[in-house]
Amino acid sequence: MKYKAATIKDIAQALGLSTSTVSRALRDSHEISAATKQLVLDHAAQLNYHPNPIALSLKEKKSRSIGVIVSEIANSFFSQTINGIESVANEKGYTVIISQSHESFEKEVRTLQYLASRSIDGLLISVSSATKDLLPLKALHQYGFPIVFFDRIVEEIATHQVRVDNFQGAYNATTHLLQQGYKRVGCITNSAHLSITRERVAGYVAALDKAGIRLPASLVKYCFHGGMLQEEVADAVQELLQEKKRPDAIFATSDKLTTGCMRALKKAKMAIPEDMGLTGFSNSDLIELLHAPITVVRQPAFEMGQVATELLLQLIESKRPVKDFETKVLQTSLITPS
Amino acid sequence: MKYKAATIKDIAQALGLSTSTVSRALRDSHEISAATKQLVLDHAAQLNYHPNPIALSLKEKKSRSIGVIVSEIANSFFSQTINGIESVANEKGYTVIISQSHESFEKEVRTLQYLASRSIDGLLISVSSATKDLLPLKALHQYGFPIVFFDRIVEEIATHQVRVDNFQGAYNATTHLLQQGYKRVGCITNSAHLSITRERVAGYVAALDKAGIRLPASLVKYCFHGGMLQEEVADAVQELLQEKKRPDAIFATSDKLTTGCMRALKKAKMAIPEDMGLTGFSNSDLIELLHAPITVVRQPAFEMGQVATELLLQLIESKRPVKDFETKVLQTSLITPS
DNA sequence: CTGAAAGCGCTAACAG
DNA sequence: CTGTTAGCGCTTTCAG
Repeated sequence: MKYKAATIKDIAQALGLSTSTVSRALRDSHEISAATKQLVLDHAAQLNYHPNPIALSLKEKKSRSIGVIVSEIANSFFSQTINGIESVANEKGYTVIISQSHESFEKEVRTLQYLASRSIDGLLISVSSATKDLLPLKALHQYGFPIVFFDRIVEEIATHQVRVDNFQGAYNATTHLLQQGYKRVGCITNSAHLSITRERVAGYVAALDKAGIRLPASLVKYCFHGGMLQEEVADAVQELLQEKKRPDAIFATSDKLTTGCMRALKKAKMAIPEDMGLTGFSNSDLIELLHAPITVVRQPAFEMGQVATELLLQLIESKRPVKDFETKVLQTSLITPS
Repeated sequence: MKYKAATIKDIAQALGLSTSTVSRALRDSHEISAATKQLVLDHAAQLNYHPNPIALSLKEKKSRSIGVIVSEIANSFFSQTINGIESVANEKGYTVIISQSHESFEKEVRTLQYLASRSIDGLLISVSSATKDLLPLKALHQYGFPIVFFDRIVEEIATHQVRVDNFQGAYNATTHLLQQGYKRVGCITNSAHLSITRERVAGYVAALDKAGIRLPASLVKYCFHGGMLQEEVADAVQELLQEKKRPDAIFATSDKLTTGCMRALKKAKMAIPEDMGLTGFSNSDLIELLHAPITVVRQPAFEMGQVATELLLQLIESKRPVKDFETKVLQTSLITPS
């Protein structure tokens, strides 16, 4: 399949001008006569001329595109974040290239490598739950490549970060369960080395502490694949149910985990909230339609995407190396069923 | 922010070779001595050399990237389709650039224009519910630009298409409601000029016919924004409820509409399935967790993405203009709550 | 006001 | 086996 798009050369030849004159006329340079400009513009329109962005990129050494790596776009939180990213990026004339790690470290590295090969100007990333080796990311960063972390942060790499107040969100959710009268709140959470896991578990523990409740560490179950595999969540729930002193409620720290718990509890014929309390992080818009309308911690996902993108573009367009990095912390909200 | 990536020139200079020799060595050409190859390869690795894809694109006149336009990635059906697209595209070395029309014609045209400006090699599109003017798409197509339609087809444009058997899916869903004992099945559907709307409504009508049921056309309500605005769906449901002879069940023709109906019915305090039956198209994985576990028509979204991408790449990589276009029709399945 | 020439990074004839 | 040259589409000095 072949089709030939019009180039500056085509216009130049048709009009008996030089390519430089045409180029200047198109960019409305002051050193071109009004007559010539009009001539060029008319002919360009007629040929449906559009500058070749690839040629531009090669010349300018930037592609005006940014990469985004998330674990899964089929996740309300991330798809909402991407909407925020897109809104800012497009407005500033940038294309967004989305990639999914599917919580796989290998896939993440592969994507990273592809993107790193100079076809994008910067990267927004929420690392996968399987990310253990930071070398690939660090290499990119030391290289001077603009990176902004959002949601799942890598603290070891000094750059802008955007996240929510995970500690507070978890604290509120746990406290909410305690206020409902639950005494033994278990926790089902993500891979242990994720920043969000550490922060949310800390918030959960703090809320218990504050209420004067001491629980064994075994009530916190870690899901290495972040709930990508329902089996993993089901196992975690089963383990909780088999504790000597079984918990009476569960706090789940992510979207997939929250719905995963619900699924597992349903299968185990445990009614929510009677047999087991449940609350968790979730940005799904279907929450209010679930069979057990649970309370959830909602993140300002769209805004998060916007803020992260603004920071990234700022990094990309900065003339001199940026030294002062910002950490933006947004607030979560606790949504109770109406 | 600046960082300089290694180029072939850098390697050439460091090794006292010409750029062409280096280029050939890197591509493992047979006309280069083993010694030189090794030298070049080693140095390239040391410099962390990666070919500049932009320069390659300029040369080869193709970017090895494809564009995808859907209404919303925050829609289970589309995010699953995109996973399918990605799996095939990445395997073949293509990058996927995703854009959302948000069911807006203007946004769709803007995106189309951007993509059309030669930075992608082909396009996969499910048109927005607001698409009325086909000119922009037609122009692209006549230009010889590879396009494959999936889900929401534009029949006027002759190219490959991938869709499900919408008629049969709708027929099955409606029949299911009738078998449950419902007599007056209303229908809430998308914008009237979408292919999926026509086909699904036809299936719905056929099922009623087959059962010997005649219902007024007013029982079919069209949502121009495809359920992007909950208000629109709520209005449609209200209108159905205010019909002289109110329907006893609703068939909704898309993901957003199905959950939208559920939301509206809940607000109207109508219980499903007692006060009102409900079934519809949906690929959400949360269906089984909803307060009323409804029966849904599920599409093989992942497979659809795969098939569409294979067809597109075939179109892109074909040497001669393709004349014979295929229409792949996949089957839906009716999922009943367990 | 306009043109010629160089160069962004890479490949591919065409010469040695 | 290796180097020279030209060119992909565009911008930008540098000369008229």
